[in-house]
Amino acid sequence: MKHFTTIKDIARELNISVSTVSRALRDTYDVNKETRDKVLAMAAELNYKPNFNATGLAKGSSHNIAVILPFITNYYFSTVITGIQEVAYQGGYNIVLHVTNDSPERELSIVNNLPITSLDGLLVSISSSSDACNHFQEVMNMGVPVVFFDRVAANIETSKVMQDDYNGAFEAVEYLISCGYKKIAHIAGPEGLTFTQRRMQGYLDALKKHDIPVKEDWIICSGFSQECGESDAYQLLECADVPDAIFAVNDRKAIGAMLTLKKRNIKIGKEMGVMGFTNDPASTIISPTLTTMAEPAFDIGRKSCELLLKHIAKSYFHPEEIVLPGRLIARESTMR
Amino acid sequence: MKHFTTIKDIARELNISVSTVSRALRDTYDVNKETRDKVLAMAAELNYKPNFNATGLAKGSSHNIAVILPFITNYYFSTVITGIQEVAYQGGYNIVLHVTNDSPERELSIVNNLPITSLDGLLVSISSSSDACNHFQEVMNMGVPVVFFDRVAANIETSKVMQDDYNGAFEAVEYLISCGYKKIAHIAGPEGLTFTQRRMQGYLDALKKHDIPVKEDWIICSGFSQECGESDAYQLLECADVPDAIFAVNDRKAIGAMLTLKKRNIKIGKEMGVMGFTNDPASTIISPTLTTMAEPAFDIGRKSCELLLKHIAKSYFHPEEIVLPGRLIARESTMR
DNA sequence: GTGAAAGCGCTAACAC
DNA sequence: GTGTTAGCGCTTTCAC
Repeated sequence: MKHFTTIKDIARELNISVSTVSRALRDTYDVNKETRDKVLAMAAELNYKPNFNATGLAKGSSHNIAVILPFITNYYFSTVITGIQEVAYQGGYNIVLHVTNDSPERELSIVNNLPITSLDGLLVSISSSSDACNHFQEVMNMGVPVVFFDRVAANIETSKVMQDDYNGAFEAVEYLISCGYKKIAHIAGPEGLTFTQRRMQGYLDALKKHDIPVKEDWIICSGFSQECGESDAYQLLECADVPDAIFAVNDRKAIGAMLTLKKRNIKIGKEMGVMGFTNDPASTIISPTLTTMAEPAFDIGRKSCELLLKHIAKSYFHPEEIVLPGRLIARESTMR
Repeated sequence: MKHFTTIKDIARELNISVSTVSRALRDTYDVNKETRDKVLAMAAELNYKPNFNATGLAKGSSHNIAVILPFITNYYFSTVITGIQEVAYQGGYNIVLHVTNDSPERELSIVNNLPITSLDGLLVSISSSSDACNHFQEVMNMGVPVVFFDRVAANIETSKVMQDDYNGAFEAVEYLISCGYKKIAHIAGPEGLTFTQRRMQGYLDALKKHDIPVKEDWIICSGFSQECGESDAYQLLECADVPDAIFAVNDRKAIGAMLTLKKRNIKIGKEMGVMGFTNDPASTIISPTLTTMAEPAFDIGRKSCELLLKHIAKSYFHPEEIVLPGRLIARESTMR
């Protein structure tokens, strides 16, 4: 069982050599049009499917790219993957998915056990606390290109694709200020992640520009989940001086915070402004709807895959860093 | 560049034959313990990584399984994938992701272009209107096992994993009845999809059991999106006799319907009950929170992957149909 | 217990 | 323009 048609079968059937078949199938070199047509016809008739293992082995390249990321069960990442898929599919590449659950150990184990020899490249978004990214450097040293997206490794020189975290945050905070909020807190992501730091910096610089002093108590670093947002908000409400607006590192935390505010019967918008980052569909489901900085998730997926394919195509491709702008979407959570 | 350590390198280094290295590495046949240890040590030292293309070619099996599904950008499917990943990862399998965007053409094209020769099996959830599932039958005929989950192909004999759509719907509708709702509408999914039909049947039978006559106007079939839920609800509100409860085929449609009701200032729960199916996280974000039949998405992923691995392991594995129960979660949208 | 050699399906010189 | 042949890295008889 499980015998597939091979080029040998086609060759035998047509009384020609395998190399001619191979050439005809790939439409390369000069093959007599007649011969090629015959081959193609026979291939179709026998329902020939190329064996990627064999091709990969012979050419030293599979058509697989690995995607390694923390989660897929959220809007942002699943949309990025869809974008990646789109480009990969066009280019005839398969994407092999690896989910780290945001665990550095798991990430390390995945990378170390990667079938690196049958992988043309890697697309990765690192897990929260994997400060040590040597494992990716090693992969690159072996000649397998890596492109980072969203959560990028700061000290590895390769192409990276991300949203404009700094300016997005800056703009977001300026918007809150323009709405009249004066005591703006920031519930941030885990420390150590580049994009988290950038959003933080955008927040800080926006305050600075408008001569608003920074209050340590109003900056809380924790996880990315909705639950973290809820508890961060509780913590803010405990402050001696309670803020009048919250800028969250992402929508899920913003939503968590809103849930807390609603429980405490604090009027969102009027008494306390809330601003997110992502444009998760949930931001239009919650009431009041959430003002947010929309991230170009789909394009980040597309772009990073396009870059990876370029790296794969030419080994000397010069690394590029692409920064995609966000888009502020004003909704009810910042209406006073 | 891009030379990886091969078993040949190890053999040369140790002055033994490649076959011995191969045997030692796989810990099979009788290999002298000493020899094996030496091989293992050398493999580690040279950072040896097996070449899956070569293994696959020689053994006639890769370690890849393809996952084909309509979308990944929603809670249900992304959770299923996470479950699949979990099991695949344990078993040393890679998952190759294919997204059909719920387009039958795309699905067909994906399946026809599948690197079937370097795939050990398929895990699939069919697209809405792919009534013709011959392409999957063909794959199976070629000796590649296929397991369906959630959206299963009715007329293909192989293992299938799904939630208990019929009883879930039945129970959901009985619950609505027990809450005192008497005029229960159903906003359903596209016709022709098995699980949609089953939920519909559960709805019909529950009404029947309680001697509630079925009203054609109160049953609307459309897409799965939130937008469809919104417009379905508008349509229901147009009915001469407006229903007092809506049972939606999934949470997204239920949420869409709620948005419509809110726009029309209809008190959800009190004036009109709403019940969903899935337990999407959004169901706790919306206000009032949404009563729903929780689906065991993660377990569906796990189970279907486990079954597929069994099919792969033995070609004569007898097909199993696994039906996982749901769990009713009562929330505010059904409180009168 | 280990080695030699053939072969998995395909590609790529190298001949002709 | 086409055929011959070696080889990609690994597994697996078949000897010894």
